[in-house]
Amino acid sequence: MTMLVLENPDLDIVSEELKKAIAGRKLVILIGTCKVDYEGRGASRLEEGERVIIIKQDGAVLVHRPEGYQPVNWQPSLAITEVLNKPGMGLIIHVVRDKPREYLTILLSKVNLVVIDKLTDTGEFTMYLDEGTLRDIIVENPDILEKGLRIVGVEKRLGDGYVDIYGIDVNGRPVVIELKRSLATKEAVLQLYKYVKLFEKEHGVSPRGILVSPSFSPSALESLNRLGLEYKSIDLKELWGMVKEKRKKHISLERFFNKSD
Amino acid sequence: MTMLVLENPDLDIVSEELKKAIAGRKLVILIGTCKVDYEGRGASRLEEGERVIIIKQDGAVLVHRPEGYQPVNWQPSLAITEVLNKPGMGLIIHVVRDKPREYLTILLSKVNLVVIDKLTDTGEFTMYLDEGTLRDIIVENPDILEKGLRIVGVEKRLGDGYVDIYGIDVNGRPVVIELKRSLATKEAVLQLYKYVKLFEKEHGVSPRGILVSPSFSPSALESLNRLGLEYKSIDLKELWGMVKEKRKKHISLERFFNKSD
DNA sequence: CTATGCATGTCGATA
DNA sequence: TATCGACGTGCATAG
Repeated sequence: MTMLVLENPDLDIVSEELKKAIAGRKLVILIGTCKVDYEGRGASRLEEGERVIIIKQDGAVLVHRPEGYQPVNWQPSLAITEVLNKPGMGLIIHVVRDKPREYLTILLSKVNLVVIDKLTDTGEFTMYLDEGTLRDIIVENPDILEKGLRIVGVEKRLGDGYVDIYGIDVNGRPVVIELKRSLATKEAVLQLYKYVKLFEKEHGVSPRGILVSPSFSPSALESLNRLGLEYKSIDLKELWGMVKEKRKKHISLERFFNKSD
Repeated sequence: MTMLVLENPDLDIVSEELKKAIAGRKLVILIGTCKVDYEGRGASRLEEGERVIIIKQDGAVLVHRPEGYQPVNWQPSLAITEVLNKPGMGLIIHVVRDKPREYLTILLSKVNLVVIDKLTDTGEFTMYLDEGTLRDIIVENPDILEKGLRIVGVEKRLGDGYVDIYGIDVNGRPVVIELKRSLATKEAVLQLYKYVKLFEKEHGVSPRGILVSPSFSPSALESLNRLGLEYKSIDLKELWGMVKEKRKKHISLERFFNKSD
């Protein structure tokens, strides 16, 4: 066990340990009183208060206030951190990032706690109900959308984008489908419309356009109507049940469709 | 000093302290080995590994892996947390959120460290270079964009959106201005184009359209050219200097313009 | 309360 | 490397 825990340490000791920790790519958690300045794409100033500062093993830096989901200041993984001890002033943690050039400066006047540790985390992370899974389910069960629909392809390039799904309906007419995992807005309708028009231009046939989502904003419904497009509401919970079924059977047609056409 | 720090504590002690901490709206930091399940708008599974778990004073919960800027799982401030100790299985932290209904379940098999503390953070946070500030500066100094430009209004409703700024140029021709604080892409151009067309339809006069941003993607420049729109590059650093000037003088014309027209 | 657009958005995939 | 679109986006504000 290599974990180091220091309560109310002197700033010069913190300084020394921080330098070692950063060099050794360890995880650092600090609780202390600080001011924070940021300048880059934006610019901000945070006046003195007690916060939690985390320096991650890949160099990401987070400054968290005692409330709220989001960090008040941060720098992502590519950042380079430097520690300076200014006697009398406090401890400065300077984080620099290239592209875009950004600076984060944390001035610690008091440190209540330092934790330095090396964490091992190889556990796999899986998102189940992302757009990909949703697409799989529909591809495997096109009847969810409408009876007799035959899926022809997924993620097909059209113009400068990709159509989520396209197929042919029971009357032989092409169908272009746009998927939204969450609320479909006007933007999604325009996306679909773009593909419908592009399809028309490329193939000389006007396809049906269907927007598929669990919910639709009023402006989306209005746009759909005005542009002569269709929509289909789906229930994610219900589909999630299907995922579990499919996962048991270890069936996935996604790759098959991606490769066969 | 009320900070509690426990290294390698028994899970039943952690359980007890967590319950007290949550009831007392304290900040909790845990380092330990856990699995995490999430179900709500999406659904995810995170297999076992060492992570940092933070429960904030307002109930926000973050699960951080040792790398990366973002939490791997989380629940925002409105969440309600419950702690269960299942002897033999581990410690379960169950976080529930309403609207949307979401569940986060953390199963801790080992805890290396618990920190419980009450933080005081009243320091003010100020963002300087957000879009609002940028707009203020341009409204107060329209010559930045071009000589003789007169600002007529900001955030004016047009169709179903808002034009950032509009004004009248030295020749009396209306000007519609779209602001981007960072890289302007094709999307920004389309936004501007939409407003130009809407203005034309509403007022029967074709306005100039200017996209203002510190930088432009090639596709944005191409679109601007194709659609007959203009652009103006600005230097955020330089404007930031102006903000500092203005802040000293406590001048803000934004409200004046918003209210006077 | 819902809809809309911004964000230091971040992140990943693709050309 | 730049561009594009998704995200459990979060978040503030206008209606």
